[in-house]
Amino acid sequence: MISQGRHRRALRDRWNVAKSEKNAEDRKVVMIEATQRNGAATRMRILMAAEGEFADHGFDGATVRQIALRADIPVALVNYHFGNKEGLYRAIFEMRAPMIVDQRIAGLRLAEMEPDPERKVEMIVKAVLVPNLHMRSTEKNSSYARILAREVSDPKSHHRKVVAEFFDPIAYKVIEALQRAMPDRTVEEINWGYQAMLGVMVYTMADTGRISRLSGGLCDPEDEMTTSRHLVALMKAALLYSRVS
Amino acid sequence: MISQGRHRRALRDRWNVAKSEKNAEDRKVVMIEATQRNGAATRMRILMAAEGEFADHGFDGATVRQIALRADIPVALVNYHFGNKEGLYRAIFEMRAPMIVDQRIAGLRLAEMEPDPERKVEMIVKAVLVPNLHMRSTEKNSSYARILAREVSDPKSHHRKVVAEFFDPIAYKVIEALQRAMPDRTVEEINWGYQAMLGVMVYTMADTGRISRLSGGLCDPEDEMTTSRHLVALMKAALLYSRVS
DNA sequence: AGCAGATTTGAACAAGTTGACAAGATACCT
DNA sequence: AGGTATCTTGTCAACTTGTTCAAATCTGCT
Repeated sequence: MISQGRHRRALRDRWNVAKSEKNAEDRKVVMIEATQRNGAATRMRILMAAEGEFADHGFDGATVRQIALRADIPVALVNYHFGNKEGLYRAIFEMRAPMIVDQRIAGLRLAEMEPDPERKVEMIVKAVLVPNLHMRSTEKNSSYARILAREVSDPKSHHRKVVAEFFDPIAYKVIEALQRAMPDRTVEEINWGYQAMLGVMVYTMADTGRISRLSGGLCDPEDEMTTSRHLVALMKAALLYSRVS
Repeated sequence: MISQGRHRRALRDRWNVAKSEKNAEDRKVVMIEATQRNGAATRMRILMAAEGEFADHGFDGATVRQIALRADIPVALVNYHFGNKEGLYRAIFEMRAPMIVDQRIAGLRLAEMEPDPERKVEMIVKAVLVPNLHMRSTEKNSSYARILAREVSDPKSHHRKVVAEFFDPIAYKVIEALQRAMPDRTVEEINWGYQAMLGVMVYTMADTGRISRLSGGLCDPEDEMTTSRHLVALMKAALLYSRVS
């Protein structure tokens, strides 16, 4: 009871020291997955397992024990490497978010160079949708896509901060790009258009089989190419040809 | 251990008897919220509290104790009235789903009578979106909207089967209506269009403030009228004017 | 009034949860 | 080779979880 606070602080300190100790860390990264005993390697094993469990059961549904079991390591290692359950959760975003954000920024840069307005809008739509849909269909990252989908419908404070922290900046960039591409539209129209795009994307990424079931197997989110073509076409039309009555 | 099965059956039987005992039930409904001791009234109190808790924390995140606390009743009453946690969860859908489904069916009937193809599509879109968006903006039902959003991104819901049971039938009706309204489109196009519509709807319903934040307060899902106009316009354009490359 | 059944209550249970720790094992540097 | 910091391990205690129980209380009917 009395010592709980002290113990927690001690652990947190040890952990932070380990994190900031860049020298040792970097040295080990080069030999990742080499020896049996390697902090960076087990860290990654835990992250992968956690990603799967969080995707399948949500933050509250997933248990640290199940994650440890899946990673085939003792439970205590999770707490050693990530402090606590929430630290582990954030670590997943710190690992994955840059991947998506960088791809989107690259896509936006390409779109900026396109002179034709219609093509430009199409390229912006692609810049937003394609990176995520690709991730969805990739075996290893499909779990992260489902975690992301859960986030948007979760009002919990610590969860919300994660989304805001990692994805709000790129969101503003996309909205600005849309405004430049369609200067005749009101700011409301642009914003609702962006939200619609996000909604379609998240819904597709999070799908757990309903799309395929309802379409009699005709539509399959796993089929990245076909999914992208249909969704891009839909959202391009929505952005370009919608008129608010 | 040994008696667990028998006890559970006994409880379930008692519960079913209480449910089918329409005479007693009906008599009590008239005096709902009247006396301190009233099965139907406490049932409703628990349902309301549960709706809020499930919306805020998800199925796993919500605890029966917190629900009981919110409803200001002892914990055991939850299990008495609904059998178990999942029974309580399903009861929420049994209460809310018919409301939505009926409104959609009515909307589809109206659309079916419209001769102009473009207007027909618009009316189908409205039949799908408006009932849910209206529910979202109603104070009392806003929690249910978030529960619904969680459910579609939760693979465990597959196990709970509640979405399929309550909403697949009406989904098929909508898809068929779209097919009749746009006979030149492929089945894939129709299906992806429907999924996009659902995605936009669910995303907007589940929103926890991000839409307003990103738009600088300009777009507000609480404003049912404006939200509907924008989303309907977007999805109408998406369905009517999209061309897969 | 009195009975029977429905409802409520507080307490308890078993299973499973997180986070903690001390002791052991390993790798790296001087 | 020895010291030091990093990493691993098995085990533990404190706490929550969903669910159940037996007894108390109320309601409507005969």
